Amino acid sequence: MAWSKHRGGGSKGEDHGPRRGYHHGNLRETLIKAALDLIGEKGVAGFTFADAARWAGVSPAAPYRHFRDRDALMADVARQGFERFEAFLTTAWNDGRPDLTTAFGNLGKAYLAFARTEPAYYSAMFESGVSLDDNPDLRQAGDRAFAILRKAAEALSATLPQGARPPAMMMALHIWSLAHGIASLFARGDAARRKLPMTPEELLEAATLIYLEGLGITGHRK
Amino acid sequence: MAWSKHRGGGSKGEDHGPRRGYHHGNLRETLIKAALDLIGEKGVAGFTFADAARWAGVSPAAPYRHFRDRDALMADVARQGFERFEAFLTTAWNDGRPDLTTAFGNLGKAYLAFARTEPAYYSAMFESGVSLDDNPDLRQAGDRAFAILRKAAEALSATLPQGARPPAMMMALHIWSLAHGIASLFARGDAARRKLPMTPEELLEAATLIYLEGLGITGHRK
DNA sequence: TGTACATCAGTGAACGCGCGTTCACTGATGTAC
DNA sequence: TGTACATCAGTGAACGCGCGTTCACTGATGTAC
Repeated sequence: MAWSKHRGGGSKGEDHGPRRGYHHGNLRETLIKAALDLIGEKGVAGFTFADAARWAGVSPAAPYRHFRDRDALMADVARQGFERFEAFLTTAWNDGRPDLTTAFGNLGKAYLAFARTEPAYYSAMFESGVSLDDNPDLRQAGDRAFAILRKAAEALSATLPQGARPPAMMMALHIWSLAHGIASLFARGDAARRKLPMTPEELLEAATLIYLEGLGITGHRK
Repeated sequence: MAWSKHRGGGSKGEDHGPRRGYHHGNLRETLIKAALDLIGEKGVAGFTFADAARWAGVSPAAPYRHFRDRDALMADVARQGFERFEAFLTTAWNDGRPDLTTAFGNLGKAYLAFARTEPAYYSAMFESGVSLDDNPDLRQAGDRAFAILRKAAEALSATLPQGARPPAMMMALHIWSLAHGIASLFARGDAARRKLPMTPEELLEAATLIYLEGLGITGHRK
C-alpha cells in the first residue's frame, strides 16, 4: 500500500532498467551504470550517491547494501574502466601486427579514442581522486592496462641491436604521459578543453613518430 | 554589541590576515588566498564559497560583494595562477641562455616544479572545470603562458636549416602535453599519484632529449 | 509436494549538516560645501 | 576645519535544498525437513 507508489517502475520518470518488484535483482550493476551516466552528465565532482539511487529508481538507503559509500562505488567504476581500457588497448596493439610501428600508432589512437568515447570511465580512472592505496584491485587493474603499453615498448625496443635498446619501462611511461596529456588537454568534452589546429590523433601520431625517430627506431622494420 | 564577538580576529581560530574593524580592507585578495589554502587542503572539488568566507573570518554573505559566485572566484584564482606560471616559465627559459637545449630543459623542469610547489594553482588552472569560453581573461592568461613554450620551440626550430624546420606550434603542443601528462600522473601530491622508478624531472628530461634528437636538434648548438 | 523458517535486499521516514543565497540592516569611509 | 550626506563593504539571521547516513521494518527468496 504505502510502497505501491514506488512499484511498477517509471513513477518518477527516473528509474532505469528492469524492476521486477520489491527486489531489484541487479542493483549493483545498475548503480554502476547510473554512475557512468551521471558522471558523463555532471562530471565526476557532481555525482552523488543519492543521485545514483534515484537513477536506479530505488530508495536512498538501498545502495548501502552493495557499496560502503560513494567512493567505493567510484572505485568500482574506475576498476571496470581499467579492465575495459586494457581490453581495448590489447585489441588495438594486436600483438604488433601488421608491423610494430603501425601497431604502436594504433595503440595511441586507441588511447585517445577511449578517452573520447568513454569520458565517464576516463574521469573515474584518472580524475576522481580515488585512492590507489586504499584499493589494491584498482591499482592492479591500472597496472595491467599499463602493461600493454610496456609490452609494446618492449617489442619496439627489441628491434634495436643489443646495447642500443632503450628501457621499455621508460618508453612506456613516455608514451603514457604524452597520450594522457593530450587526452586531458585536448580530447575531452568539457568546457576547459583547448582548441587545437589539428586533431588530437594527429598531434599524438606526430609526437610518437618523432620520438621513435629519436630512439633510432625508424618505420616499418619487421 | 551583537557583532562584537566577530571583531578583533581569532574568535574562532579561523580568520586570517589583518582585520581592521568592520571593514576588512582587502577581502578580495584574502578570499583568493583562502581559496588557494583550501584547494590545497581539500582539493578543487571540496572547496566551497562558505569555506572561503569562514577562512577569511567574514560572514557568508560578504564574498558576494567581490565575486558573483564560487566559479568566479575559482576563475580568478586560475587566472592569477596562469600569470604566475607565465612569469615562472619566462624566468626559466631566460631567453634561451646559456644555450637553447639547456634552457629548454630548464623550461621543462620549471613546468614540473610549478605543478609540484603550487598544486592549488595548478588544480584551479587545469582541473577546476572553469569554462574558458565564459572567462576570456582566463583564456588569454593561459594563452600567454603557452606563448612562452611556443617562443622556446621557435628558437629551437630555427637552429635547423630552412625546409627542415618543424612547426613551432606543434613542438610547443607536444612539450606541453608531455609535461602536463607527467605532472598529472606522477608529480602531484594526491593519493592517485602513481609510483615511478625515477623522478618526474628525469622522465621529462629523457623524453625531451629523445624528442629533440628525433627532430634532428642535437644538444649544445648555439 | 508442502511448510516453516532464515536470510537477503529492499523501504521509507527521519536526522543533522553544510551549502548557496537573500534580505534588511548598519558601521565605516569619502566627499561636497 | 566641520558637518551633512551618499556610498561602500560589511553583518547576521533566515530560508530551502540535497546529501549522507541510520533505523526498524518488510516483502521476496532460498532451503531444510
